[in-house]
Amino acid sequence: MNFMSDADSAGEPTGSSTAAELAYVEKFAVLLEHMGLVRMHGRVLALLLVCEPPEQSAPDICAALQASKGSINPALRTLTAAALVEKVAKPGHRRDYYRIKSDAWTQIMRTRASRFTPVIEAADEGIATLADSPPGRLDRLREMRDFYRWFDQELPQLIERWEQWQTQNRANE
Amino acid sequence: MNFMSDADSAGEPTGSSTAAELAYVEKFAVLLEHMGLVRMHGRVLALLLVCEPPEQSAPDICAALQASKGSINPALRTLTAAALVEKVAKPGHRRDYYRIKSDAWTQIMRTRASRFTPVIEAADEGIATLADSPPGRLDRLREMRDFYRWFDQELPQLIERWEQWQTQNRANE
DNA sequence: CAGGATGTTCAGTCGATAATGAACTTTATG
DNA sequence: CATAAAGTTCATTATCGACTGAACATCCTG
Repeated sequence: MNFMSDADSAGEPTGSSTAAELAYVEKFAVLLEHMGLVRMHGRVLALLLVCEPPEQSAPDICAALQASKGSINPALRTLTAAALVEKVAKPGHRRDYYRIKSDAWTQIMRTRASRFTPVIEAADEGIATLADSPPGRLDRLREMRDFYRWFDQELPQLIERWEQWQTQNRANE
Repeated sequence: MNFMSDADSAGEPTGSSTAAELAYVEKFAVLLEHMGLVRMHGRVLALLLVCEPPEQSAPDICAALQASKGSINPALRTLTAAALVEKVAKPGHRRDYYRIKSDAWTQIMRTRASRFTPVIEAADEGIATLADSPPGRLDRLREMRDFYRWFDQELPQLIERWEQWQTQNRANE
């Protein structure tokens, strides 16, 4: 609650803490944008990462980010569809609340990896088409395909290793 | 040589093979664009992936992609700086030739991983700033930071494993 | 040394994309 | 049942970045 500008006071936010936090959210959003998320998705995710409490309603987010419903709503829809954010119901109050999922970051990684699949397929196609070409030409395609194929296979195992290590450590806590 | 339109013949390319190959390059370029490369970089890299011979001059590439020098030149500069493409000298003919590097794909992976470093740093900063906050709030930041920190550490080892496996298999060939 | 081709740089144009804000639908609550 | 808040959708606007094409610099070749 303390995040939003319910107090429509000055142009400059009143609480110093709030101002600093918003600047931090903005900074983080830029980093997420550089990681491939679209701008508004980065902003929302950054906010949900540091907000208190963790659950925020769409109007809350609109107010905090000073953005319109028309931009927040599709962003929340996409983030939810991508399994980075989840809808949670709160007993008493408004309708929909959103919260960042704890496995959002591994999920982003998995999604990024899935982008390689079409590349592998396209390479296979090219290799088939150019079957009767100079060997060097095919080698370039094969080299690429083999790497991504291998990576596509290894990454899930890597993430799984993280999750196991993670749960073990949480148990020790 | 067979790729470029030295013969400024018809609007539709003459050789059916060439037309198909250019279409393939364009398709591949889209995939690379989806993987995060800017459009023209994707096009150039896709061309260099399948062209014959592997070395192409800047004018060759301009002709093949039907793009201007002003766009190809910076693209080649960036791709070279990113170590995805290398300049090679050819004894007799023109000045600069470009060739895709064999480790381009692992290099892309490494570069992408390096984008996580600022995120880790920003998370550290946030954790320090919010030191006296509800524990759940810090947990969200810590969870993310720990994952990326761990991933940043594991990825180079993963790639190294690939390179070893690669060279071993090449020896067996 | 001169001509021509290659490489480099940059301002202007164009297209794409995301955010807005209003119109509309749905759902709680008094 | 009525009212108001929340959610959804969409046409319009604004902003950003890439591509062009021309002007300039540099380097081979005859």
